[in-house]
Amino acid sequence: MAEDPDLFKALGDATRRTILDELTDRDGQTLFEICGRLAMKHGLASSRQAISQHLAVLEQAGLVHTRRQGRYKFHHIDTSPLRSIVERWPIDREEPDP
Amino acid sequence: MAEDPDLFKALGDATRRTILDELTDRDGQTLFEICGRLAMKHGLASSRQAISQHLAVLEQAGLVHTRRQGRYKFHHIDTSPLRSIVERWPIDREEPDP
DNA sequence: GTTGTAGGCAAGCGTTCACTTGCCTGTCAA
DNA sequence: TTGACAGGCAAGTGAACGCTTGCCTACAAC
Repeated sequence: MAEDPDLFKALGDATRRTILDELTDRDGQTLFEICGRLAMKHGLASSRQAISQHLAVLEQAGLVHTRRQGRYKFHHIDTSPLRSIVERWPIDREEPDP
Repeated sequence: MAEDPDLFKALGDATRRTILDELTDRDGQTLFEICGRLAMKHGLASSRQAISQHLAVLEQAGLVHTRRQGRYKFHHIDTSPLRSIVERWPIDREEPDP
């Protein structure tokens, strides 16, 4: 089996999924960048600490990798863990209308 | 956006993921069949009511469809909702070792 | 050094969630 | 009709989770 509970836990929260959307749109953002853009584009009023905790969960799931540079910490998305999902439950190709 | 929170909520629980594994292995099982086989193969000691509630969540997420026949209710897996995940965050092809 | 910025750590709070318990409905066989 | 079987409904409980609050560390500009 050897499944990864952290992966599904990370995907379980709507704010974390929005963060993945944000990093898909613009990869390598800092914490404050993400906070600002989430408030702008998605109307999310999440605090900095909340986003920070979300990023920690995403990093533990392997969906986000970080890169430190001075006092900045850049966050990069990595979608490869998602492959385990479609490998576990194969998706039927193009289902025709019933 | 139009994401489906129910899908990720359904995938968020380990027992529900095991149920999906079980239905992948043998599709169209009844509630009692699933209970029995989960106890046998996976050592899960979940009660009937617990499994029933899990199946309701999976059905609401569109991952499981049901078919009534007399006093039996057969459960069928449908992995097509999973497609929205890989469409939302495209997966890189075959990452080489760093 | 002092100030401002980027981020981290940890305790507390309220909600959500999985599971149990108990009882009820519907179907089939004897 | 009676009893066994397959499943459903709803309230209650304990744990996990998301978020806040408050304080602290590290780096950079003045």
